Amino acid sequence: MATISDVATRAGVSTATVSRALNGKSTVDPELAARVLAAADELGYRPNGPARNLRKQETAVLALIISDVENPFFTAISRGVEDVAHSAGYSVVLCNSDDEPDKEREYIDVALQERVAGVLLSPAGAGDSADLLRTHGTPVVALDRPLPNSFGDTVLVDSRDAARDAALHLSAQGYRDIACITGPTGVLTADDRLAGYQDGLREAGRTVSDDLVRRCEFKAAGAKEAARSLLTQDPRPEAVLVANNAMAVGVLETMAELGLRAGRDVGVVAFDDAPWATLLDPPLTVVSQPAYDMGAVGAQLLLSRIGGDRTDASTTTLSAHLVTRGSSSRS
Amino acid sequence: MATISDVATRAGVSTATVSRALNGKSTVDPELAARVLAAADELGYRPNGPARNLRKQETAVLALIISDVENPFFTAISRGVEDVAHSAGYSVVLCNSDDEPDKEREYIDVALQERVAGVLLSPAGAGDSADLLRTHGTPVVALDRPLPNSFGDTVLVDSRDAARDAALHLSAQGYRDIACITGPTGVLTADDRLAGYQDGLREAGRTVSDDLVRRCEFKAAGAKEAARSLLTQDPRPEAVLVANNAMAVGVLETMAELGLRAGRDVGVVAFDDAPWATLLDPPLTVVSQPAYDMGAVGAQLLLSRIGGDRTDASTTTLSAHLVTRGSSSRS
DNA sequence: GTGAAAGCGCTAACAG
DNA sequence: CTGTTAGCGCTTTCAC
Repeated sequence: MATISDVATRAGVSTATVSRALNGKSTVDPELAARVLAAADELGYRPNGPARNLRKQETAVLALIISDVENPFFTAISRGVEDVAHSAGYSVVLCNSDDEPDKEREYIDVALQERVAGVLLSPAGAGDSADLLRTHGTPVVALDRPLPNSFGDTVLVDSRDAARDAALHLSAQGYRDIACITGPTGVLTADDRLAGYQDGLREAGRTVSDDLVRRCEFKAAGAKEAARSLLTQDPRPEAVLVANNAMAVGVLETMAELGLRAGRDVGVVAFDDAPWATLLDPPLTVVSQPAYDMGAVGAQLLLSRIGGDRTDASTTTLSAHLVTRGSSSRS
Repeated sequence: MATISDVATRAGVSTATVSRALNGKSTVDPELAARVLAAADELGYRPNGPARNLRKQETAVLALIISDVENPFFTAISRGVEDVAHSAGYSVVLCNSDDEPDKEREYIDVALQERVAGVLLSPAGAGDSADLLRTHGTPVVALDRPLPNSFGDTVLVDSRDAARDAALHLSAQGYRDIACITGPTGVLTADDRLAGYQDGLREAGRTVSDDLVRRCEFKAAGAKEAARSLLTQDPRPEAVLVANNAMAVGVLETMAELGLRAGRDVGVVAFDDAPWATLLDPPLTVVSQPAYDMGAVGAQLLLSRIGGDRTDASTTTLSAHLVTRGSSSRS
């Protein structure tokens, strides 16, 4: 593959001139520049990225560490990140931590080694893997969940308020004994949604009971079980707030198996909107989260840090909103 | 950040020894090796990726260029790729081409520049962007759609057979005037699915008519329109084969608007299974594609090419299978 | 088994 | 405005 000196030779100039011409730095005689461009073109020359990165001591690469690309919520985040990164000339390496601290740590290691310009991280748990980044001075933005000992910027969604709204809504629709299926203890979004749910119940003057709460992984399988244990109780809860999209699938499966209809038999509200939510009968009431925006804002913040902005660590909280549909109404 | 010579100094050895010790190449005196390891650890040393890549003239990075991570089909592919790549010590940079040849080309340029070890590409169209890769000798694997002038390995799904099966199935269920909504002309999977649909109709002894075919982008919006134009005809088609998941959402939306029930009023089969397909009433009959496997197999092939296997370009065809559910049955 | 030294391809002083 | 030169951090001959 052609190198810069091949181009230099062919254009009859020095490598420095080629570099300048190609990078548009300082000024180069138009005629020489043209010769350089021509030579580069003829040779199919492409600057060697690693060499340039080594020399400049920086790369135009961001790492995005999320739990799972197959989760539509993270998928939307990653699209937001990619769009912003790409238009700023950055590439994105995608890492699936599966919410395993070890995997997360491993990826952070790789990111450090490759000297990525910055990292967008949706932290798996209470691990300290992000400390590595701090000690190495790599800019970080936390997405969806804050970093344990917070440094760097954070972009969150106001889950708690949204969950509260959802609980109030269910209550206002006349459902009593409202249950909640949320994620594992220690995962902030899971805890927040639970807290919001409790806020809402209290505000509505309803009793708050742990018997109506289930926790499991943020996946369909666990939620399916949880829903079964919840909905086969006597008396059966009248409604349920589900903490994410994948879980909602599990809950709705259980309901179908038990012959329970959303809305009429059990009021349902789930976090995360999806294209198919309106196709259900009745359509699913959801808490819509601004996932794409979260990615885009996060990438923006990261890029400005990389650009050298030395402001204090910020926390941006985006708000989610309730989208009312048939599954949360008896009629 | 600590460099290799910092480690060397601290361990009282040469940089060569550090390199050897850390990479387990040739043999190093155990005692020295231990000193090196200790020194590296104390310094929090991490080899500089770009420097190593430059020196070795190779990187442990793969590029994955797909049309859109937000499409669950590609999402599954990307997960397959990532899992395989990661366990082989490779990272993956993710690129969304949005099926725009220009964007695809741009990403290929970046890949070349960064000297990625190989590229997994789901080609946007008839563009020649992949020629760049060939001339530069970068290994490529085509995913889901073949490269225009085929070189490198290809992993496909047998869409045509699957579409044929789907059409036969609809016919066997007693639907006449079976329609098809597929993707843009020139996109092989779109054309294949149409051809398979036609195969099936012929085989079932039904007439094949262009009036029952609609083409649009592989997205919900276009399919929604297309379905409307199809289902407001008189006489109305009795069934429809939909060429992907996103489109199915559009079609089902239109059906809901028109008060048409899947199965009873219009038989529906769509490509791509989804967790929510069973939640619909009636559940959606689908052609399930092995997307994850496609990614995994593709990554495997690419890695073995990178490893130096010089076999001829291969084509692997995975098969899709029909999953029969309520939307393709009148009862 | 270990060290010295060259050099991967590029950019950025520094002279001219 | 252009060329010479040094050197980014690493691996890899080549001697010893």
